Amino acid sequence: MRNISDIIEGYLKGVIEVSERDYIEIKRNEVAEKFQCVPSQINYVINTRFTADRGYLVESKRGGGGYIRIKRIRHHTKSDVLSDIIERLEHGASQSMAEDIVFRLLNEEIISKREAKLILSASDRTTLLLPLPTRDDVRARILIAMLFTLKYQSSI
Amino acid sequence: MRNISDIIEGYLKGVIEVSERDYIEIKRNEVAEKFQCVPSQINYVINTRFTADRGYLVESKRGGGGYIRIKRIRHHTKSDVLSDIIERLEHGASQSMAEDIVFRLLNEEIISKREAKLILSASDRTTLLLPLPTRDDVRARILIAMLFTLKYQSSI
DNA sequence: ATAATTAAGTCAAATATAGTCAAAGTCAAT
DNA sequence: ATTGACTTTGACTATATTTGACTTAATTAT
Repeated sequence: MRNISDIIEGYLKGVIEVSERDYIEIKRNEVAEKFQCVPSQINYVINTRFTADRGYLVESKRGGGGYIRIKRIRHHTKSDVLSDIIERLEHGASQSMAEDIVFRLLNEEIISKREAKLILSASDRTTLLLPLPTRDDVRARILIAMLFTLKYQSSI
Repeated sequence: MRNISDIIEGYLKGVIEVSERDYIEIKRNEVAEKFQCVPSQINYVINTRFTADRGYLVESKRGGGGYIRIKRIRHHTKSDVLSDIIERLEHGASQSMAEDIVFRLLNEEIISKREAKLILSASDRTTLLLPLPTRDDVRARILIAMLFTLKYQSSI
């Protein structure tokens, strides 16, 4: 039996998928009602699953006519996706950030499953085995170096 | 009368056997309950019987809706070459060692050119930016981790 | 303007899982 | 009887999810 957060995540992604535009607007209370949960659960889902690292941008408005808008960040080229990620890596990278990023790259078909596994294994905390905050800095440099390689790859 | 660990091992393998997919998801507490043992016994069974060396890959999630997922993996055909290299990496790796290894893997067609570049960029001294001898240890661990994932490729 | 109403946001406690580690127990081979 | 490998157990830790009380912001009504 799956948890409700995963179900709501799947639902929202499905709605984005079939949407004409690349964003959707939801009413927090309606979604909470639909899934029989408290409204703040929707915030939880958004904060843990629709992050910038995973390629989403969220905006909202309170009060009458309020909404939560979830936008899938679309770049024109793969190179742009990589630049975007590299930029956000400049200030260190936790393991979960690395995981989100790799999963996103896989999703956008910028890397293969094998490459995803290579990157994840290289940036795993049990691999680096360094004390914080050094570990997060080294991880960030490793990720940046690899993504740079992907970005400026001479075509074979 | 066999011990409980062997019985649980047999049970889990049976479940994998009859499963449609090549992986299963269990709830640690449920299995512990079924066999009347403490939950950590399940970890013991998994750590001793469902290791990568025996051809399994285990993932898990804590919290509500948590699970333990056990997957079957298959060995890469070039597994022996990789084992060989991994063994020789146990005592640290200089950058030139890393380069030699990557070229050998490329030559033996175990990795692609793109993968070669990824591995080299991750293990470069300007990426790691750590003082010796830490740097060579971290490089070795990174290489080992990456080669390990190549060796045990999930069949999914 | 001000108050009332309608939304969304925050945060921490409660709950639900799984992981770690070391002490204690078991058993077969000296 | 002793040793050593393997197993069992449970206290403690780590992490993810769920829930709800309280806060903040925007709009609407007076």
